[in-house]
Amino acid sequence: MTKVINKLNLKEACIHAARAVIAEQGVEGLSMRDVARKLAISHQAPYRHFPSRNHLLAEIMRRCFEDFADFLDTTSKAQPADELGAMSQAYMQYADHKPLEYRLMFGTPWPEPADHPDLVKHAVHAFDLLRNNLLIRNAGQPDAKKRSEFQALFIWSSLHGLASIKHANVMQHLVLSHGVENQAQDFMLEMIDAALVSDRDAFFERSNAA
Amino acid sequence: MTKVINKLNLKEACIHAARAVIAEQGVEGLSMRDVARKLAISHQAPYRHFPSRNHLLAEIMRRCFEDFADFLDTTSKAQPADELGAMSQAYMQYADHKPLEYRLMFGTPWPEPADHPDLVKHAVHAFDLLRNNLLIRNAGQPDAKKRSEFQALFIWSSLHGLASIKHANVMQHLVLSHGVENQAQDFMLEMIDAALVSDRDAFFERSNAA
DNA sequence: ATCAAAATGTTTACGCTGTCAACTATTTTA
DNA sequence: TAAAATAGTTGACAGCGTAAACATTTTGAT
Repeated sequence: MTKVINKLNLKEACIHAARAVIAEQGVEGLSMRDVARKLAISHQAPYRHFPSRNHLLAEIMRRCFEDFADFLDTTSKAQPADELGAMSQAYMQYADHKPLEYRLMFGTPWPEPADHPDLVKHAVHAFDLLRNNLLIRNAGQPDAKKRSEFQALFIWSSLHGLASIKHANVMQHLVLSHGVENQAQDFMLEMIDAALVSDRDAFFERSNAA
Repeated sequence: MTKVINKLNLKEACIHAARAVIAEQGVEGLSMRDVARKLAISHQAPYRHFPSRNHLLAEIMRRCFEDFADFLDTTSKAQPADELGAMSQAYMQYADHKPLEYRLMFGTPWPEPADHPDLVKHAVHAFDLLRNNLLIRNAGQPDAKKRSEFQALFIWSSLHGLASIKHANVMQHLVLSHGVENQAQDFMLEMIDAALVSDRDAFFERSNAA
């Protein structure tokens, strides 16, 4: 089965094999030679399709962002009553269910962006889903664009912060009260909501003055 | 000068040299052999003081957490009127001014916690500063302990999320409106405040019922 | 159909890494 | 002072990314 993929399209096979290695050993454990071994080809063959390990990694990351954005988009659109809340939940759900992919996108040192413009493009697109959602929500308000960007950064920061703390498995060392670890996410989402509905007009006026 | 440190205490010298390498090449670029070269000793000498590269790294991380907690503590206590706000600002300030240390603590895959209990202890202590601060603030409220933990996780997540987004240098690709990147942190701190003063009693009641 | 060019894959080689093992020199202790 | 612990050196090994040279296969133009 792997052989079929192999012969037909070694590039795809490399990506497939690389993701398998990442699943087994983590990103740090991924080596080009692992990929080659897994496909029973010479250790240099992958270099015909990826100029470097970083390029292979960047392509995988790019696809992750594609999947991720798709998931955010379809999940939120399926809940028209509260698209924004649904998107936040989808964000955390993705981080939970696809920890390797999430870690790859947001927890791995990025390769030089200039060398991987497509990666950047797809990552920005994921952010734009959030930004655009807020833009609609803020329609009619003064400085709708700015508001949306501030809010998007706030939401993204909060969600990413919690996801990354979860992934670090550090909560278990904090000796938290019963239920706190499990309910932290729900609390977070409520806090984000509460912050969003609060009146920040004064801030935006000050911001424009600056 | 390095030589003096060297002869007197090679262990300290290794840590010193390792931090220099990290400053030059990043954590990923740190090698035991770099450390040895920098001190003009054999490539195995550092192993007399650190069982492995991870142990050296863990010791550096531990000290970073120590510094970090100290900074949070003294900075916040210097502003008795708003200890919590001061601590949040101190958090972001530390992330800004000591990006390498921050990255080391929060952006690097941690070594196996079981092998480095002291690292965990110091990291938890930093979190406890935040938790205790909130505990005082919540004194008198029902479920003060739980409230404080939920809130501490929320604040930590938000701050860490923003800090980590800043460190990823990704904002420059988002084509944000003028001023947004620079003011994102102030906005964030306002949002955290707004969320904290919001009434979440219903949540805590539900939490206890669960 | 032929033949040059491009693509794909292999082999070999280099310098780098972490770390194990054996050896030596120094310092501490009994 | 002899023995033991400590500190440092040298050499080796397997693994890594990847450059270079080579062989083969596929493709495109005549």
